[in-house]
Amino acid sequence: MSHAQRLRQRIEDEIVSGELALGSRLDENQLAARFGVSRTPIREALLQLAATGLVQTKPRRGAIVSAPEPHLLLAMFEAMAEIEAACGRLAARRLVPEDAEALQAALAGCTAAMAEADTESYYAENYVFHTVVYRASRNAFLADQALSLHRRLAPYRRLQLRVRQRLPQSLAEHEAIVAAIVAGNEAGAAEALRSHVIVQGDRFTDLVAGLRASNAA
Amino acid sequence: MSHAQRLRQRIEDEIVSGELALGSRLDENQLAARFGVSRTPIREALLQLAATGLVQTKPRRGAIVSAPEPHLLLAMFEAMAEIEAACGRLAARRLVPEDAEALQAALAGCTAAMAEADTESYYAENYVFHTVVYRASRNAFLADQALSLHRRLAPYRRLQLRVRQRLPQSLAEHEAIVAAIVAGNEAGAAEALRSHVIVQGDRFTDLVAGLRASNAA
DNA sequence: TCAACAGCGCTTGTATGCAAGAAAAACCGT
DNA sequence: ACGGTTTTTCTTGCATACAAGCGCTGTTGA
Repeated sequence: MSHAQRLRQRIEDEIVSGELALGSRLDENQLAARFGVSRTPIREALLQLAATGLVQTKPRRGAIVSAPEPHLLLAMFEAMAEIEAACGRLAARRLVPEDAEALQAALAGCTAAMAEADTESYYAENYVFHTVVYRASRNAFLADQALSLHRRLAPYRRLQLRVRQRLPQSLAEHEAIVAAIVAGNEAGAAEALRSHVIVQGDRFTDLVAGLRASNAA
Repeated sequence: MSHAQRLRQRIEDEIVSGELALGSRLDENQLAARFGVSRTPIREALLQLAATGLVQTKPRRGAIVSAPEPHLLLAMFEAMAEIEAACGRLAARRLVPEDAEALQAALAGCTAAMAEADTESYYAENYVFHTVVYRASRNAFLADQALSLHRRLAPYRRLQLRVRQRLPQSLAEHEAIVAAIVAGNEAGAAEALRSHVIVQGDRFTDLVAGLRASNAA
């Protein structure tokens, strides 16, 4: 793989994991020096990230890590909810034993992390769980889109899980999702995933509050 | 706007409109000579198109216009159907008079093009119609995703409309979609759009047949 | 005659150099 | 002293130069 591709992954990981703060500036010279390459592959990496929406570029003013306005963020979560609902619907219709086992295993992972009250670990298991649902849709393109959007929203999801009592609720919702998919209940699976992902009411308030706190830091 | 951005749009348009055939090679030197710029902005444009999936790049082997396998193409249409269904659901829930008027106007445009049996014109009006539905979802992000995917599938949609008797059927489906949205029937609007967009049964056969014909040419 | 290998050429990938534009700092006038 | 303007500097955006793979072709051997 080329330098540019490696750098793209590396920078993407740093954004998703939160090492690079939202809104922070991505200086080409600085990144080039840090990774020991010239500006060219850095530029190529940043342009690709810009095309996927993870960073924003203003002409002649460089790139910053995307920090969408709350209303757009809400729209992104709504879109995520719809896409995950679609994955759930398809998964419920097409479930094969292999995917059923994967779902149960992912659910068990979440349960274990929850039992230890380990937020970081739950965060990781939650990621696995959703990935399994995407794959169970047996639609490679939709699964890809879902995963890409999931990663893009990862920094905010991390904020959300900090809210007290969100973990047990999240786990209960996961159980309902698996139950619906395994039962072949298309509408139920879609609705369970939609309401699991969507951000509204108290959760929206929590999210915005978390954003402000993280911006202030 | 920068050269690279202009070139990206230009090349994207040529792909979407079919001027650049599916699978054709995109030689950097050739494009640079054609547009009178150096390879640098061409590369940047191609990389951005690669990130959105419109072109594929193999390391050390340049870029070609994406020509997905039939099974992936089918998955893309399925994903498109789900996303459009989501737009329709949200539109039915949120419809404002302004969007209602836009929908009726777009429908009238389709009817007019249909009356003149002008495939090219219907193709254009069809694009407008779907765009209006996306916007009526009042979710800027989802609308963006939908539009981007729509453009990516444009070359294949063009093939589809060539099938005899597809135009009147398409128009009838548009009417049902508008009726459901205006009536505030969320489930109905979603289902109408899903079945309008999805490719299955005879339509899948037609699509694959069209692909083969266009590849042979 | 066919297959395999080596050399060559062409293309991509990266580095560097240069110009234009925007932010920041300094200077001048009031 | 403060506001506006100018200049300076720093960054991006493009061009050019260079290096490194991969494919192709020509040749050679069986």
